[in-house]
Amino acid sequence: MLTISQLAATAGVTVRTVRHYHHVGLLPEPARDASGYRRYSAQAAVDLIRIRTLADAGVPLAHIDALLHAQPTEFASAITYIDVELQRKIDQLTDYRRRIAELASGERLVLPPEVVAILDRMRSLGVSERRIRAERDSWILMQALDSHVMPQRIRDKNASFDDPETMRLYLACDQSVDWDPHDPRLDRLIDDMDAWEIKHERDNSQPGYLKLVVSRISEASPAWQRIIDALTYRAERRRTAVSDTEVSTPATSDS
Amino acid sequence: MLTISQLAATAGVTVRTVRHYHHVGLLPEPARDASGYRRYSAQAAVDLIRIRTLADAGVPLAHIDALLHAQPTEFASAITYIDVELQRKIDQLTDYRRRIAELASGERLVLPPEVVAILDRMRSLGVSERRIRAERDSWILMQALDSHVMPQRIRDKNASFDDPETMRLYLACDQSVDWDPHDPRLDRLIDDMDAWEIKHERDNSQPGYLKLVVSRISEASPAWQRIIDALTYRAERRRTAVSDTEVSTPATSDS
DNA sequence: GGTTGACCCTGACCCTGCGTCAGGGTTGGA
DNA sequence: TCCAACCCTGACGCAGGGTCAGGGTCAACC
Repeated sequence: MLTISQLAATAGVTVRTVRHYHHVGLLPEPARDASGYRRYSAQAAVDLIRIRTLADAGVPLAHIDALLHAQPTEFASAITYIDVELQRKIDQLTDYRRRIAELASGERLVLPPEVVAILDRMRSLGVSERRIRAERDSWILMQALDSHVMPQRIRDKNASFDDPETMRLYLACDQSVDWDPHDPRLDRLIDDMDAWEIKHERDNSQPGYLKLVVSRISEASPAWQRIIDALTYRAERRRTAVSDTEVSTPATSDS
Repeated sequence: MLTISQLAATAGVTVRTVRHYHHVGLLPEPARDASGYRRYSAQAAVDLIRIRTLADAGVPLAHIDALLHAQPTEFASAITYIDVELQRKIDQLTDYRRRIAELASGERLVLPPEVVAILDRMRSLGVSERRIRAERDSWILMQALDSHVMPQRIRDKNASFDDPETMRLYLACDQSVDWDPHDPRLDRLIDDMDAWEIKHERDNSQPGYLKLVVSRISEASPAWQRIIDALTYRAERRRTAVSDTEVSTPATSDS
């Protein structure tokens, strides 16, 4: 006959675990000897090891008792289920290993690979990290709020990166963020961007595309604020001129 | 800006989980809007996903904060450690799958393969299940109490199964368990066993080997009780006779 | 402007599967 | 006789949330 610690050692568990199984009624309390110690038979070792085998496989203790007393058919199907679950866990852990390896680079976990590719492309084109982070954040918000527009946006973005003039302006904007608002280079940039807007007004559903590109963090940059103001003013002037000749609708002027 | 449920959905966790991470200080509390709702930035989504990536990999929440703010070198070595642990878990689960498959047959999990082979051999020789269970239990107790004698016992057991006469007596004993104590077949069996004992007295360290074989559950079987009594009596008589001629030591007689 | 259903808030208790501590009694070998 | 190594009961603690109670908000529709 075995003491509780001998039984526990045989099954590879702690004494506390054995007592816990008694407490929850999973393993029957054995007879006690004269001093009140529990004394176990060899059958108890068999039972305990069967219990541990199921518990190790992830079966909740509350289900094990019923399982061990089930009919062979039910038992077999339960075992099959447990095995499938184990395999699923193995696959999950394998996936977690992959994700852990990607932890070093921030966005790779959060965004789909196409967007990560766009961000990588921006990096290789020399776009500043600040701008890239802003871009990343806007993709994350887009994904959380209306993820269905993402495929179209991804196509648009790639298309604009394929156009050299768009790309040149994009990079110039990126670099201009810290310029003085009176920097003469800014005047040339505004002229070029306005020309771009005129050229693309037809095929772009919403006008002011380039304006949108820089608007998100414009409040932090006086130079960008000037770009937006200037482009808005010119676009308004153009629209007013067109309206005057067509339907005569006055437009609100914003300095 | 995201609400708590939008953030949670983005990271694939529950709202409760996000609040729990605030509670334990793992994710900083964001600013609230006018009605007291939490409002999250895209950066919060990045942070939360990085937290979940580590938590899914089994890192305790209490360690994650330090990990995310660690130096690149420490971070890298921690990641390596986590990855090793994950692989260890995968291997364990794979082993549990194997064990689960063996659950159907009781002793295979508990005893070393050599002993399982012995029990299988007994089964194929036609030994009763009752006797096999008794044998199994004695092996389990032996393993728990002095496992170092097992290799020798395994060799002994296999050797005795290789001897046809021993095997015949063993099987006869097994079958006699339910016989009437006055069954005439029992007399012949006792004669044969006594002859076996005499023949093996030299090379067997302790005498009464066959007696031991049946003694363990003898109290439950009148037939076996008779076998033991008879063999004991005859052995005593032999020992007394030898003693008388050699050193003249009287032996205690136990009827 | 009233209702409805989906969200949001805090605070509290509940769950599993044991670990661990307290405060004692027992056993077995030196 | 003493000591370490066991054994007993009972109780609280822990991670990582789930769930319920009891309320406030928001947005859309009628």
